[in-house]
Amino acid sequence: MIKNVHGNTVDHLGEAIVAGRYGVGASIPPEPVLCLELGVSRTVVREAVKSLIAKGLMTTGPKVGTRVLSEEHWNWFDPDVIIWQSKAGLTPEFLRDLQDLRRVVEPAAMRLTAERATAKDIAEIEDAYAGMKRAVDSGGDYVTFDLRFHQGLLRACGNRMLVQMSKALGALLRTSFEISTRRKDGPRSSLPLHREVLDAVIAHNPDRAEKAIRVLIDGARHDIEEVLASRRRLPRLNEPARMLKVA
Amino acid sequence: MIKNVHGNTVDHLGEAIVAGRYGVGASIPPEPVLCLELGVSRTVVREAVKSLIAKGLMTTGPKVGTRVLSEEHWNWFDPDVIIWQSKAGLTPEFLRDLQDLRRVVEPAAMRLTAERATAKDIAEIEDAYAGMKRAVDSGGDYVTFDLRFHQGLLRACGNRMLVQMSKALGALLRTSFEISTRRKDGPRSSLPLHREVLDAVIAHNPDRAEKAIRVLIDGARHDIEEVLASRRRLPRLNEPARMLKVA
DNA sequence: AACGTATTATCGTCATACCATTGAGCTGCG
DNA sequence: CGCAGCTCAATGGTATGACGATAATACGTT
Repeated sequence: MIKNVHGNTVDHLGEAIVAGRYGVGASIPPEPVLCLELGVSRTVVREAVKSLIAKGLMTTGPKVGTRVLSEEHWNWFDPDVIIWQSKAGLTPEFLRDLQDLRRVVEPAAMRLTAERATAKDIAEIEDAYAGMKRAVDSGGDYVTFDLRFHQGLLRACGNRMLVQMSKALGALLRTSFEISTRRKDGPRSSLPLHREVLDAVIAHNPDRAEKAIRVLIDGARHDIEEVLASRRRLPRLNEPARMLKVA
Repeated sequence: MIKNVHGNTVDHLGEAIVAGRYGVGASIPPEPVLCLELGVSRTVVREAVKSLIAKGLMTTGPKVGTRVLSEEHWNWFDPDVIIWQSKAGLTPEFLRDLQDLRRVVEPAAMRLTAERATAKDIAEIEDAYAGMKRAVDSGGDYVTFDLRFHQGLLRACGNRMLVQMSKALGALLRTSFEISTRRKDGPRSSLPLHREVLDAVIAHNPDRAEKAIRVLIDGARHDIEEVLASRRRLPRLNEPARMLKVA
């Protein structure tokens, strides 16, 4: 669990900030106080704060202290920020934003993927698909392969920015898949829909790929809205995949 | 020019990395060496590196040194990363990526903006439009107002992630506008196209807004491709607007 | 030649001291 | 009484030195 002091400190502060423990515009305790609270040296606190500044979460200044910036300043595509938000609780607004984003990005990305996907890309996606099929047939972790399937598709679009987004979308996709998977036979019924997307990509047919992904997204949206309607706040992700955390 | 040691160091290293001075996967000089080269203390070097790590540019480890990560790990939506890339030289690939992104994001965002824009949002955009008109009529900085116009539209979509993207798109938009503006009467002829977008938003008509923005984007794409075809590499932005740099 | 151990380069953490900036409060003059 | 200007102090910014932790490398043993 414990990895290193710096990482833990950044996570601790990042989670606290994203969870709103300090409130936007508020100052967090001065460095010496934080040192005592967290039991680390000032060096660590300062370097952690620098990391958070780099992610757009705060600003500092002599005398003014270290203040939390408003949410519009955060780097919402930073994987860490996404994870912190996921752990803080997936608010309806956050899910709505991500859902919007997914509807904007995935269809367009599928067009690019259909045009540009290489044999290697397709092989990876096929692999993920095989995992999903296996999970349906003989049991297994469907969600993980589902995630891999979609992120593989996004990575294959060949656009660095869209790829970056696929990382950010990871948290939503996982949640989304977990919700959809609860439905009886959800995985089994959505399998052919996934196949259709992949086939369209293999056929290098952008229109077909876009259409196919839209079917999937709309299905997921429906599932999510159903859950959102039933409770005001989703449970935390128990152990969100720490994607891309440097090994 | 000189602001603070930390900021300068981050910029210095960030620019060098993005410009490829070290090469991906390569180690940058050890901390003591960097201290001498940059004439700063180890504290500053370490905090700068931590900032760059937070932006996904590098990893560190005892004995392994500080290594530059591959571009796919970079936080491409970080305003600083975008700025560094702009200063390093706008490569065709970078422009293509951003252009793709623009085509993906702006039309969809315009739909949302048309649905959700508040009176305040619209007032800001009107203000920017007035600036553009003034620039055309009696001379002035057209590009700045053009940028403000588009970013105002993106901000108004009410989605934090898309808003974040508007910051990242800033560099491309500015370049794009500067290129388009070179065309004789470019500004004058595109003014009504901008008006159409704004009117569609005011009318809360998503379809019309999307259509109108597509006309603008396609025009810009044509201009950029023309320039890209004529030279292999665009000149650096002389003094890229340091957007959002904390005051 | 293969494996395990020792070495060592390099980052990670801690502690301390002093500098720089800026907001707030004080002082004194109008 | 009110405002201008000054002083002061709180807080982050920078510098330095020391030691710990880790992992690649080299070496020695089997």
